[in-house]
Amino acid sequence: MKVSMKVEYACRVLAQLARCQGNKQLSHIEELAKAEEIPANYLVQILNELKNGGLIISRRGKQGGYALAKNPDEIRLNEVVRVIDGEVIELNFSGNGQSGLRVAQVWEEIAHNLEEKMNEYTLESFLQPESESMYYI
Amino acid sequence: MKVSMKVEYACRVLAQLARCQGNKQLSHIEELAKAEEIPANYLVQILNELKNGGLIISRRGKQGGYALAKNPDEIRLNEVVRVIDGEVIELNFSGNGQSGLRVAQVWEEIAHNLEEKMNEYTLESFLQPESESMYYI
DNA sequence: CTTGTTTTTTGGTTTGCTACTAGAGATAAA
DNA sequence: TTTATCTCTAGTAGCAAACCAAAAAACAAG
Repeated sequence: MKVSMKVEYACRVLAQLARCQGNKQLSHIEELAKAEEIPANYLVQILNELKNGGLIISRRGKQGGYALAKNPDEIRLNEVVRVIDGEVIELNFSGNGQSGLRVAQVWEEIAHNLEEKMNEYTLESFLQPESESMYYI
Repeated sequence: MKVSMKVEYACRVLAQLARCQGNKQLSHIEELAKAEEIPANYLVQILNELKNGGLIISRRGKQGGYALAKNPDEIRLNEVVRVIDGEVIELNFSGNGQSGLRVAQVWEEIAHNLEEKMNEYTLESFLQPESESMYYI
C-alpha cells in the first residue's frame, strides 16, 4: 500500500504552481521541473493529466505555460489523488470466500475514512511553513 | 495507492482462523484455502509470514496445522498489514525540490491518521455480521 | 523406527505496472 | 515564418505482485 512517485510529483508541482499564483507570467515545464527536481519528460505527462482533470489550465505557444485553475484553498488533496490515480484507494476485493464480504466492508470503511481525511487538506497545506493543520478537530 | 491481494488474503484467512478458535483441531492449509477460495500455493507463503510475524502459531506433522496466536480482539488490523507489507503505508518521499519537505510532512500526517484508524479494527470486526463498528466516534 | 501427514523453505515463472525516454505534431506570439 | 511553448503517442527497462512446484524438515501414530 504505497503512494506513487506520480502522486508525490503532482503534489510538488501543484504546490509550486500555488506559489506562483498571482504572477502574470505562466510557469513553464522546464522551470517547474527544475524547481521541484522532477524529470521534465515525466512531468509533461503529469501536467497533462492535471489539466484534463481540471486542476490546472495551460496555454501553448510563446508566452504559454501552466497555472492553477482555482485558488490553492479550493484544490483538495483527494481531488489531486483522484485525478492522478483514478481512485483514492483501490480495493479490488472480490468478496469471495466465507469472510470475503465482511472483510471488504471493513476496508470500505477505512477507505472512506482516508478519503475524508484527505479532503481536509488543500494546496494551501503545502505552503504553510509550520503545521498549523488541525491534528485533532 | 492500492491494497494488495496478499493483504486481502491475509485478512480473510485470519478471519477464518478466528472462526475456528476454540476448536481442538488445528486448521490445515487445504481447508483454509477452500473455505476462503485462496490459491493454496500462495496461501502457504502468507501463513508463513503471519507466523513469523507472531500472529499465528503452527505445528507440523500429523495433527499439525494453524491457529491464532492470540484472541481475535487482540489482533489489530494495522498489525496484520504491518506484518504482510512491512509498513501500513509506504511513502518513499524524497523531500527533494522546493516543496518536497512540506509535501512529505502532510503525507506523514495522513499516514499517521490511517494507521490510527486501522488500529481501531481487530479480527473481531471481521466476524460481526453487521457493522456495529463505530462510524463516528 | 518407520510411515504418512503436515508444515517449511526455496526457487522459480508470468504478467502487468511504474517511472521514465523520445520525438513528432499543434498552436500562439513576435 | 520563426521560435517558443504545450500536446500527444509510442515506446522501454526494471521491478514487484501473484502465483506454481517440489524437495526438505518435523512430527504423530502405529
